[in-house]
Amino acid sequence: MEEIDRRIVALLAADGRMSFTDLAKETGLSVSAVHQRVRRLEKRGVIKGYAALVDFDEVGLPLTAFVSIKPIDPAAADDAPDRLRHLAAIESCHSVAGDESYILKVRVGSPLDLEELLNQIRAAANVSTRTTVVLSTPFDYRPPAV
Amino acid sequence: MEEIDRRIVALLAADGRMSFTDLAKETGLSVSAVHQRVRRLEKRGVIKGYAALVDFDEVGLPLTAFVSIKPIDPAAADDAPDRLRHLAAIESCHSVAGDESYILKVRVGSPLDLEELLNQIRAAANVSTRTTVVLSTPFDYRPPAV
DNA sequence: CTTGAAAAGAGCACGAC
DNA sequence: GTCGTGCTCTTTTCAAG
Repeated sequence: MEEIDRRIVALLAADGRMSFTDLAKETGLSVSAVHQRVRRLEKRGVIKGYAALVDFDEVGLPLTAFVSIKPIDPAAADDAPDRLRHLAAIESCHSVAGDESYILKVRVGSPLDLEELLNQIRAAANVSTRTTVVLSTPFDYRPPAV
Repeated sequence: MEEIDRRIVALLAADGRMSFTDLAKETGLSVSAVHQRVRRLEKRGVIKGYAALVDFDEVGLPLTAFVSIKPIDPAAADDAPDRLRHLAAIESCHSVAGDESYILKVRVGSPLDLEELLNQIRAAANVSTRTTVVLSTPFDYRPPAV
């Protein structure tokens, strides 16, 4: 991918609502040239979508945790992501190298909600869990330096 | 926060570029009412910003890892986040309960870049690191179910 | 990639509730 | 205080070169 596309991606990663007019100014291209490039980046999947960044404390989800999971039965088929996708409290699911098989990032409203979620995770995917509670997050969702 | 604001936040979390017109249709409000609510949500910090979601494989950052850090000198002042913020490869920094003090999520181009980054982290914050490499991510950045 | 025009949306003032 | 109307200006989209 070339220089101008990288610039566009970086700008939109930092401000997902930047207008095409501003993108054009920043890149020195015409508005419609920028427009075409953005559409192409979206179509190619370089830009997968746009999101508002939400303050989770303000929307009733003040408790974040990382949940590492390990299958109870190592011989069973590993379809944990499909079994967990319906749980909306799980923000992300990463397959990882190491002792455990996946790391999940979850958002809940209270310790009680976390307890219930962990039970749901264990039941849905037949896994054991190890949970690391987030106390505070100095920074998060920083845009990539493309 | 009340029902309609929650809807607006959820809609924008799922599609950060949704127009005010569409938000108005979805919420049953007028365009200007939606407009005012969004501006208020932004001002109050409920909506912290907007971002394009980028495919990191496509922009030369195919390697993701979680790096847990622990101070070498437990008596030293804990200003790790401030010492690490300048490293653009660190996407997020969470203070956590448990054996280690912070969990970082990092994005780099190659194993060699990861090695260099870990050295920079250790040097900048005087910490030991434990790294868990991400092999694949079944899902990520899912919008909160506000 | 650019230009230029049409369509759609954003921003703002004002009045109604 | 919140919400809706109507106006203007900006942004987005599309077609042609």
